[in-house]
Amino acid sequence: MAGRAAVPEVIWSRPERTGRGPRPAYTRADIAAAAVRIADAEGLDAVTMRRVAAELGCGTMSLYNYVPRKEDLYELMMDAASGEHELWEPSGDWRADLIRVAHQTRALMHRHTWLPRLMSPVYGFSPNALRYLEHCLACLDPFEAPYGTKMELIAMVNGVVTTYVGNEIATVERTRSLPWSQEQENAVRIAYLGRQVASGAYPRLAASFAEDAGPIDLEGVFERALARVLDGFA
Amino acid sequence: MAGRAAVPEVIWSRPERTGRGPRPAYTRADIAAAAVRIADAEGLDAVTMRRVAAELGCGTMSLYNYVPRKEDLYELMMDAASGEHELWEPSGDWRADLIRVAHQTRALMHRHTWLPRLMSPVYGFSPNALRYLEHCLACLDPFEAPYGTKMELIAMVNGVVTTYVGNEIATVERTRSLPWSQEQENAVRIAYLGRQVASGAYPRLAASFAEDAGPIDLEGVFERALARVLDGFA
DNA sequence: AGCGCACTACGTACGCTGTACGTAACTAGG
DNA sequence: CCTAGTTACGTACAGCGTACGTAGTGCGCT
Repeated sequence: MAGRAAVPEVIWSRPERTGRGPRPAYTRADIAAAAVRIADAEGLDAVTMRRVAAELGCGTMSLYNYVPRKEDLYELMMDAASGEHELWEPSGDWRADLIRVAHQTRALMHRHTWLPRLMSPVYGFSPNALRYLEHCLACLDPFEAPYGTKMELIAMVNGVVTTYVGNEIATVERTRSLPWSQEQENAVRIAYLGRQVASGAYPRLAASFAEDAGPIDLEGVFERALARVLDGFA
Repeated sequence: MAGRAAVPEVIWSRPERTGRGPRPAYTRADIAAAAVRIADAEGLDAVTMRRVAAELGCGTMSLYNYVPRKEDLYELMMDAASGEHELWEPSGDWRADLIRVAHQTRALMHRHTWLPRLMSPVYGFSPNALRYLEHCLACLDPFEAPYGTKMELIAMVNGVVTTYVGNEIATVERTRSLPWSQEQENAVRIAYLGRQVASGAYPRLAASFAEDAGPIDLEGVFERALARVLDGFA
């Protein structure tokens, strides 16, 4: 009887090492790093139990000693990513600090493009996630409001950043493993969209397309969205 | 040579029926309805090609005549859901209209809890999605701004609604197919979180927990988030 | 009218996934 | 020292998306 748990477990609540038995060959950090390396290089879908085990150099099922379910592997990845947040001494200007946080998160997501897809409140309890949250709260010390409001503000900023960067990435990333290029896909979609719009059924949409346009400034869109969210709280 | 496409295709750009050959047994609407029925009743993960085919009463591979890839099945589902949006004559008060849109979207997502998970700009080109977008633009006719700004506003509102309702649902939905209950899972997580917070490493987080709390008013959180976003644009 | 071809239908099969289970080796605590 | 709890990992299974081949069907063209 190997005693596999029939009760929910947060991976962080079980000790990494109990003392009994042979010394484990890898640490959680090793495993997280391997998974992150794969996801960065080959996309999130390449992160399989077999692939991660191979990357570590052990048998597939050995991984299950460290990580009871695949979801927990994701949790390790998210924690490792959270750990990359640089934390600083708050400046006293909470608005500026929060903008800095958002930009850092955006950069982090561009470095690890699988992050938006995994982002979920479920992973908000890992050690590094808590540290990050505490840091956000520290930045908000000068913001006079109950903690409930501060939490709502942080959630809103994180949500908007995730949504926007997720969209930035999705349109680029989607065709990674497909047999055609990004440009081909876009061309087909735009051609179709043009046909629909030209049908006259969507006059305002047509007007919107006619309006200049020019290349979309992703950075600008992000910046404006962020500013509006912060304005909404002031 | 069955001529399977080696070039990207939006499913909407190929005709539902060409005229040649036997009359297809099902319409796209039939297929979408079957998939939606399954997803509503058993969750999105139960929507497999085999399961949908069985629901329709045909062989698995027959489905591929209608839907070249599983992703296109999702696209049909999203379009069917978009079609449930009720469209009305804009009132002239764009803020009120947008709030009404947001509430309707929220209700839609609570009716089809798989919606937030599938929400992606990729599915923004379906007929019903375009109709919905046109309606949002119509609501914004009284809002004096270039179309680019209107689009950013709509994207922001949709993004916030998706994020918030997604979170509302995720915490409830996650344990659907797990061997333990929602309450058990929450208890374990909260116990763990309490232990972490009590360690003293996260003073502000601890203060936040201490601060009254009371049961969280999800409706209120949603309402406030929405109001703040709209304020940010005014 | 009738030929031919594009289309529908669908069974079989392949490679991949997460992971349950059993076994052998190992080591710290009583 | 013994033994119970670990680690390590090979094998196996159910389920996934879907490539491919074949048989049957009926529209469009000659």
